[in-house]
Amino acid sequence: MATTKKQAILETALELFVSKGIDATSIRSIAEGAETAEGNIYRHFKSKNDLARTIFLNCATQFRNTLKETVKKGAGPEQQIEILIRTIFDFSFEYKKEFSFIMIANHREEIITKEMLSKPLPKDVFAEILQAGKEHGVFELPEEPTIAVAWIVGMVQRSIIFIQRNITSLEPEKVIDETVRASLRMLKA
Amino acid sequence: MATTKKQAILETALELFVSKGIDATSIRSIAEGAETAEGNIYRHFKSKNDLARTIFLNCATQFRNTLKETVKKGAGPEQQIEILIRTIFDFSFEYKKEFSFIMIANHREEIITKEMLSKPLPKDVFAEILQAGKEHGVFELPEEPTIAVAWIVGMVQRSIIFIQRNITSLEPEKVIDETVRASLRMLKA
DNA sequence: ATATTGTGAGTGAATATTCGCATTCTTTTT
DNA sequence: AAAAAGAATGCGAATATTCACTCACAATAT
Repeated sequence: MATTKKQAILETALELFVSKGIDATSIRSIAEGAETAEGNIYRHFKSKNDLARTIFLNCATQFRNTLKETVKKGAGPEQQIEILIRTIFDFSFEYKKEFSFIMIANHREEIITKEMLSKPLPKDVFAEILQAGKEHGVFELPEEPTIAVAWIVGMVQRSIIFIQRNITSLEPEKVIDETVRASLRMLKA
Repeated sequence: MATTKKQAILETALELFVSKGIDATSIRSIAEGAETAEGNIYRHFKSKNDLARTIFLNCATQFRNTLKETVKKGAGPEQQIEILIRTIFDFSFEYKKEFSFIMIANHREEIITKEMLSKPLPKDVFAEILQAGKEHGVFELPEEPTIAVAWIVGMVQRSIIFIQRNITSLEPEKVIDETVRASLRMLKA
């Protein structure tokens, strides 16, 4: 249960944004869910978009911190990539709503403003490891290895969608293992 | 230029849906763009969602046909996967709006109804080739190889986003070549 | 003569945001 | 400690706008 009304607003909005979609979620319905008045939402947030941006930043930061925490445990780039991939899957299962919201918001300019892109984001964690792996000669990558972030993130994200929509009949655990193996085959020199 | 009003409505709607977003696009603005009256849109389409579904089906069919056409030219599974990947990139450059709309609509249940999923979709083209490659022993894949479709499609889709948003500094041609190579490293036995 | 295509004012419902006021919490002054 | 002042938080009715969609009618094609 939320400790403050502001927290209740954030939680309800996240819940509704993910389940109904952002546009289809009215301020009124958020107020109802959070058991507060419409006006109170505007006490805490400039606008509906501002509310969405706040939620995105919360979710992205939480996700990035989770990645940064777990990656410390890895010995070399190879092991670290494995950990990162497993952590994305874990996060998407454990924090379903947060992960979904990041995915949804990513395609919306009103939410992902240009200044938002200058802040530290989850993908940066990947970029560092890949760069290090390339320099150590462990990974075989283009001169500019940013594109490998796209490969890994894309693979994992799509795999999660396939699990969520039951498009694959494989067990989630099996999907994770195979995705890790495939990723390393792809990266290794 | 559109030959009929119906065509003009479809073209304008696609244009606006992609540039402004589906929800932010009003029937009125579509009518204005197509130089027709609001009522006339409802003469041709049951509702706004029906219009969006029609557009999606047009785009997805066009995309699938393009894939099916080009894949014929490939000799074996390996070459065919290369062709498929290159064709996705090409299509996303040549038919920007159509490709974007497929990506946008994919996350919307009102548009992608359950019966829509039973129709032949672009991803099925991939599934066939991957299955064949596995049976010929060319590809090393899990028992149930559908997940490899997620890998390839995810990689390519994310790479396209990285190009569109200038996240990578590599030339598009270079990105395509590297993505093809990485994909084959990932799949090959 | 009939069917198709086109029109735009009109309808009712829903929307984000505002505003004046009420309640509760926090700090300062007696 | 009590009281007073001030700030933050909470409230919901009211506003003006926008929306998808309808309908009675007009133009055009068959």
